[in-house]
Amino acid sequence: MNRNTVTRFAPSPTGYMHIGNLRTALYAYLIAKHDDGCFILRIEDTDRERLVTGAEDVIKSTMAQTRLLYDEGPDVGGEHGPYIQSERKPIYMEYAKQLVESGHAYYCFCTKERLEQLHEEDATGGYDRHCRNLSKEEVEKNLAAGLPFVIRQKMPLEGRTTYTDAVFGEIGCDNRELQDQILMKADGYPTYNFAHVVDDHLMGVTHVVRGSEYLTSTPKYALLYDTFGWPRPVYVHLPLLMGKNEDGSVSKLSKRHGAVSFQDLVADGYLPEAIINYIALLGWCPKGEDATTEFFTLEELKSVFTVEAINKSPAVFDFDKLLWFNGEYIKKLPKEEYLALVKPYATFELPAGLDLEKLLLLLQGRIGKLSEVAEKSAFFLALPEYDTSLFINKKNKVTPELAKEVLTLALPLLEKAESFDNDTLYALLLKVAEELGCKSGAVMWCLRIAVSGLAVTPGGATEIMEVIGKDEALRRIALALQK
RNA sequence: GGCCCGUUGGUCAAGCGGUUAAGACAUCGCCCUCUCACGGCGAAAACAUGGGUUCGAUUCCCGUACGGGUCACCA
Repeated sequence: MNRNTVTRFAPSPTGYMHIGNLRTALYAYLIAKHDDGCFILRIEDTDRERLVTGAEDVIKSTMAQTRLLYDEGPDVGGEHGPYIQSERKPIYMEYAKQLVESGHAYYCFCTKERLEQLHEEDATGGYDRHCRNLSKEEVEKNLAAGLPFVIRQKMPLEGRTTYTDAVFGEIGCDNRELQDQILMKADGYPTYNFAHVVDDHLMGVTHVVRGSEYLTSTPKYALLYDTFGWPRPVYVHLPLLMGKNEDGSVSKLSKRHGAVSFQDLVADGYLPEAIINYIALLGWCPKGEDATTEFFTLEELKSVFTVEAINKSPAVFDFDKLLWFNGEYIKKLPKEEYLALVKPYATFELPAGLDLEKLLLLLQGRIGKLSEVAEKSAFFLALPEYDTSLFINKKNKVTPELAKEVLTLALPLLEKAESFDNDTLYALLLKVAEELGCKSGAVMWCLRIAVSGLAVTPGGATEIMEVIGKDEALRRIALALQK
């Protein structure tokens, strides 16, 4: 590990990990680790009114589950701590005062009421810089009187500020568009605008990786670096993640698009590895020959990921594709691991004679997410109501009449079956087909309908019978004969 | 509204002046199969638009349209 490339993930503790945030964390991690650099976790909790208890744990556990391991952070320490902004409180005021002294910032005593009134008069005007030129005496007097204050950045009134973003290229804005933004709030805490700049510098962050919603406010931050005389970091702004609305339009991915937090997804039976793999591809694509490759482990991503290959345009989050990815990951899981993961989702009541593990294994190649085992196994637990018309299958030339014949013949044979495993049953039923002179598919079709009551099932007739066991299988076939 | 950004099939996307414009998901068809799934084969489906620049534009420049972001004592 070196400090030539240092990135950080700096979430505010909101109580859940939005999938867009997770992708930002992933990219920041990959950019650092591609160069064997340093990845930092920093908690930005300067908004004291929005504190959510336990939120920090959600962040930490998400990082642990996704293996986005940080080299420095609240619980692992590091030379640049503390890594929680509220614990760094004194630092910010110190730097803010330094800016006041150098003439790049000023005390502002305007009340919120005044600001609101200003906004009412002209909604697009912003702050009128009322306190920008208060005399030193006036400031001293107000301070001595204990008036509440904020500290604002003194923006240049003319000219233009530009910076080069690693993804979007040169971004600039006219200085007169810039507000004298608040650096220190009245409660003594810094704003994001100020705190992140101070921290990134102090922590040696070389690449600032964040969503593109910050694209247009970055000139203000660049200016802050300049006035402190600090070298500006490399800015890497990421394209937004969008969600598809019901009417077909798209907008920034949010809760109304469904389960969009990492925890929601995991609870629904998505594997962290699959989620990471999928979101890595949202806004980034490997270059050259790797462009057609879609499966990547975290380790592989570390080596192939480059900033140059990050896209500019927003990406729509596609639940269908995530589901497909997840299904592929589930399929590749070793049996034991799969069973351990899926068992918590098999919350249903288990009838006697039913082998849960066999059932779950049968489902392994046929589910997109773990939670699907419940719905897909319902018919194993209880035979659904069905109509004899289900027996009709034109491809195998099956009619309800033929079904009756097949079942009548099969029942006694099955009763005498010595073991009830897939191979034995299959061989047994082939005899029935032979005797009746029909295709094996026809026989299997009849049996499968009889034991499942469904046209589409995970597994064939004999596989199902093995799972539900001899007694239940015979019972269901006898039931079918009564129809 | 001002400023900023984006625009290749329904979605993710490759492409980086000359291509039959890849691939994946989803959709549809066929094959395999004890149904479904898996797997295999195949189909349909795209360069927003108008001007330039150029021998030649999906690719470069400008305008337009559409979409998005941002203008907080939130991050």
